[in-house]
Amino acid sequence: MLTKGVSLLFIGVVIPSPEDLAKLKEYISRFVSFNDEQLNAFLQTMEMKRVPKGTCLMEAGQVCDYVAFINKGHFRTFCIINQEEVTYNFSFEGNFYTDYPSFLTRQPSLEYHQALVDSEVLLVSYEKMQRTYQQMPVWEKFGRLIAEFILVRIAERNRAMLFLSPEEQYLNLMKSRPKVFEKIPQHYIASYLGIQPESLSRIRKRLSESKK
Amino acid sequence: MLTKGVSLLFIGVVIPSPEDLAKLKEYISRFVSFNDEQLNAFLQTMEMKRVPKGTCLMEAGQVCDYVAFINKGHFRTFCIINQEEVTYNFSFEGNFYTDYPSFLTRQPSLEYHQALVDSEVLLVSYEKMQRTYQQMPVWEKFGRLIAEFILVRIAERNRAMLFLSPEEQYLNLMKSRPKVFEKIPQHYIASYLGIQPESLSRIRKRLSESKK
DNA sequence: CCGTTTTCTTAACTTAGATCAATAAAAATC
DNA sequence: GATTTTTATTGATCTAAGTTAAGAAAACGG
Repeated sequence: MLTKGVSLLFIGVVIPSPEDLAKLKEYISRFVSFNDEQLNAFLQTMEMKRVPKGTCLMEAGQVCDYVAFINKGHFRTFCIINQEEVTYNFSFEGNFYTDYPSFLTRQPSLEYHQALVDSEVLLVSYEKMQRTYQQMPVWEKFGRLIAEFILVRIAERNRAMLFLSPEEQYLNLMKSRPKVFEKIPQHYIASYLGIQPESLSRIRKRLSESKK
Repeated sequence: MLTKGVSLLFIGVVIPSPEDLAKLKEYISRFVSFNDEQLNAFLQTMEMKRVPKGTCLMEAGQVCDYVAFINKGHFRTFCIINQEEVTYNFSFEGNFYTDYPSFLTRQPSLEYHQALVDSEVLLVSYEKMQRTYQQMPVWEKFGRLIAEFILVRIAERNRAMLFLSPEEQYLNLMKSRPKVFEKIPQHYIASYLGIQPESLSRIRKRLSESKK
């Protein structure tokens, strides 16, 4: 067995060690119960990859061919609309992420997945994921539960965008995802809220004045 | 076996006949292959219900306990925000719908599901759905595929709201869901786009003038 | 530690949509 | 088919966010 950190190729893919898989194991166990055999069948499909700060794990135009589990670091998902970057989401350590629409439909992605700090991810390819679904019912169930879990989160975002003003969304975000404010530059947050950095600045000013 | 249209109770629940299940069968077959035994195990869990125009299949405050397949008619999903109805979605004949967040998390729903014309739905309860998942792997897979399918649609809506102006969203909607414009009053569409009816009226005027 | 780059704030002005009010058009009801 | 109700349009005014531009603050890199 290879030891942690040994690079298979020059592109940063390594075989994960048991410690590398601990967080993922914990995450999965929140959704399904599994035995060692089942777990290993899934985990052995995974590759580990380092993603240096500022680089993209994926770029628009390609079909998103993996689901990533973030072992370390955090990411920003953005699209380019009229030559402007629009930040679509943030993803933190200990969570799965992918461009689900592209991954599922096999259509080219519109997204860029950019590491905001030096990061490390565990990757499963589409093909391996499908095979895993077929081989063991427990992973099929896991697939359903994950899809449902993410669906609920996206639906909540959806509602927030339709029902709340940018100011309300900002307050909402502070409550529901305080991590975002610890680690993410403010102009990305503005973009995530669908407004310009100047507007977020004004909203913050308005709020701090009304608090007095 | 009961014949079509026989009411079990006075609340409009009837046992569906084979013809009633034809559309649903066709819908399911787009996602998974199944044999008669598997199909019947699922279909026998379903109840049919008439929903008169203007009435709600569900109201906010209760946990959404069913998935509905619309056999006839169409629905509007709305929430009440600051004493105002905000239309969140439309659902048409031949599709599934539910308040997925409430159905999955077992938390009270925020939504109203209102029939816009006299309608007819096939219902599966949460409990029966979970049992069906456990009993036959094919339905577990179906559950995953449906969740993924809906997830992709919600994600697309999400992007539209973040990336497009109301005007662009309006044009988008005309292309992607022309049915909406055949059957839905304009002020509901405005609400769905996150704007006031007056604003949609102005957008339409602007567009018709720029076409000349 | 200093200079550069990135990020954030503020100001002046523009614009799209909100709000309020009135009316017109269409649909439903009797 | 006349009346009521619902739905759609238009105008005047207001407001929050966009845009452009400039400067301050913070983070970064050598």
